[in-house]
Amino acid sequence: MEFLIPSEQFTKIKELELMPEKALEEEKEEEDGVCRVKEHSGAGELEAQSTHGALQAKIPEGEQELAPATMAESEQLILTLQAVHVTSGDVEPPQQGEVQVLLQRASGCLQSLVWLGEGSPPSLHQCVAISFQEEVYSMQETEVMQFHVLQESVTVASEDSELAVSLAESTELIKLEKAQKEEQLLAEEGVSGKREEQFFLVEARPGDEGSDEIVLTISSLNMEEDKPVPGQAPIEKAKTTENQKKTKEVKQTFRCDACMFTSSRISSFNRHLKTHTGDKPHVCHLCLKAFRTVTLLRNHVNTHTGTRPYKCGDCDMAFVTSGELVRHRRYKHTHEKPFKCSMCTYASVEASKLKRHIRSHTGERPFQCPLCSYASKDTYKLKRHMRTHSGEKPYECQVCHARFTQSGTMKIHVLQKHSENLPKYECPHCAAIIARKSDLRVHLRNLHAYRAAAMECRYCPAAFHDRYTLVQHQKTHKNEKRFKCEHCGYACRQERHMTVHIRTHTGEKPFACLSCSQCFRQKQLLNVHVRKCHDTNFTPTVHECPRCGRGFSRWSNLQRHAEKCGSGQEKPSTSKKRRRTKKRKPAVPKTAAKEDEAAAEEASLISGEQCPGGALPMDFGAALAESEDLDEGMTCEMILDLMDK
DNA sequence: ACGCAAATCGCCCTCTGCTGGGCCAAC
DNA sequence: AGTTGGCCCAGCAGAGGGCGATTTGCGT
Repeated sequence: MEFLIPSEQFTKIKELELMPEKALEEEKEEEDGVCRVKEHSGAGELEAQSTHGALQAKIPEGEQELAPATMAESEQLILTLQAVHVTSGDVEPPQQGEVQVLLQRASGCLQSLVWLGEGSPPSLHQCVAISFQEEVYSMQETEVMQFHVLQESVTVASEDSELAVSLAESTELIKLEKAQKEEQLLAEEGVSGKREEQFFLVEARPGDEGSDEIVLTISSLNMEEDKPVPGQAPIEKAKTTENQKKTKEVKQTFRCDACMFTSSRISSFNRHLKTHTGDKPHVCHLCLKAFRTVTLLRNHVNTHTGTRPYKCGDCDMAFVTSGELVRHRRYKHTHEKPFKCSMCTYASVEASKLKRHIRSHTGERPFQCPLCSYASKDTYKLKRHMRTHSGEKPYECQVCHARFTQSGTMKIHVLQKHSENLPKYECPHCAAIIARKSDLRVHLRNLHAYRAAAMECRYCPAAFHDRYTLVQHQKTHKNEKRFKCEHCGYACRQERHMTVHIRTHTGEKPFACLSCSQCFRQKQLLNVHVRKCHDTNFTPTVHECPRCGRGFSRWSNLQRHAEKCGSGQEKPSTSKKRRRTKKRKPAVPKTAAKEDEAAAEEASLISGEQCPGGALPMDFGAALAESEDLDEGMTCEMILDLMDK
């Protein structure tokens, strides 16, 4: 199918691997080096490697992307592009340095490919024509592909142009740069095809109206076999452009009907067929397990006998096959990692590991949980995940028999619960000791992480960008007498204390006695007054000097007397002579405690601690004068003592 | 067809990090 | 007594290492 759109220049895109949604038969044909797209069976994914070894992309089923591609504006210019996955719903205008391609399909066939690229280089045309093999893509109705222009002005090697000779005279084919590291390329592509590379071929030819037309063809190019292999019959011929020469070569391919396997050798093909028939004539005499080949049986028997002919020279390990030894040595000794990720610094010993790693870039999750929406990137994670549905807990602690879904969880459990040498993690900022590294991380995040919005101290205007410093700062306010009287040197911790204190300056006396209309600044003073003057049951406590027998109404007076008398009287915890006119409430945990606290706080208001000089303010009030026990010279302790009565 | 080596598949493992519930002490 | 926040803990997923077993390409 071709859509020819006039263009001044031609464009070519290298297509490294395509994975159609449906299994396609491999139909390789050669026509002047142009082959049909090779289709690979597998997990329905496409992973590709740019020719410059710098890019790769994948094409999941149903949302194909063009692989990192190379586009040439002319013979002397190749633009190296990176495919960017977009869905039809989130197409955005291309940015500078991006080229956007719209692919449309109708009736399963690719209908058009259009550059939408506003950000494309000025010399690029807005539209190109394309010729795809219809069965190559299983596309969405409309797909947009975006490419980052990563490289341009790459001069095409002169010898590459020879490849275009066999095309139509007006057709120009530019061979893309060969893969820099074929092994890596193959690993990332997941293909094993030797030198066969697949391209978007671009052909330019005179259009009907004098301007050039360009045609893109997804094709495979066999770089080794410039000449056809004699004696092989063609299976199918390439259909690239009608202007191409129809030089068809003969090449026989044996195709498996049961799977996608093909082989050019009958022997390989026959051997492959045995994988489907289940024909396993070679039986292990030790375990009766059957194998297809003698080699497989021999390797198997070696596992019984312990015969491992390939011994590692650097350790005690030995292996059945040489390949295993090579791999082992790479893992353990040489650390050679030939499979390198082109997107990051990751490198691996095995191609399959690189393939798995690439999924962390692409986000591909081929393994779908049948019971929930979870999908994993490899089979083991899915299997592990399935335990969350089955409830299986295969790992048991040998000490307490607790069971766990993962071995690592059990290991941590044993370490934390049954080990004496617990690892501890110390916070570098506050010396906190935390058992788990992950919890230390949480600690650091919660307490020591910098926060852009400064947090204000609740007591002062100070602000801090981390919670730890804030909390430490706020603790400094804990015993601080933050409330300072502006009329004298008095200071206190609570605002309500200051309120009462201020009355000593204003003369305000809001507490009036209902019996005699006498007013007081503090409720406690009113209570003392009421008990003393209006309560008929009131009996004052008498503190008696044990030496001379003299009685005192206040404990402090007795103390003062005792210093002179020399008795050294200690304050009794509960004076037997003390008589309470009112029993205290039992110590109810909350309310009583709070009332006591309130009383204590009010009392503390006039305690020596808060009253400068340890004495009450001079104008303590006439109420004191009215009382036999109260006077303006009373110390705080005296009043406390009085209140206790 | 055989045999070797490379490629590939598959499984299991460890390490790591995040999350949420329970517990507890401070507020 | 209720709230808040830190710590402990198990659950769970991401990423990667390692190796056994099988399949495939290809020389003989």
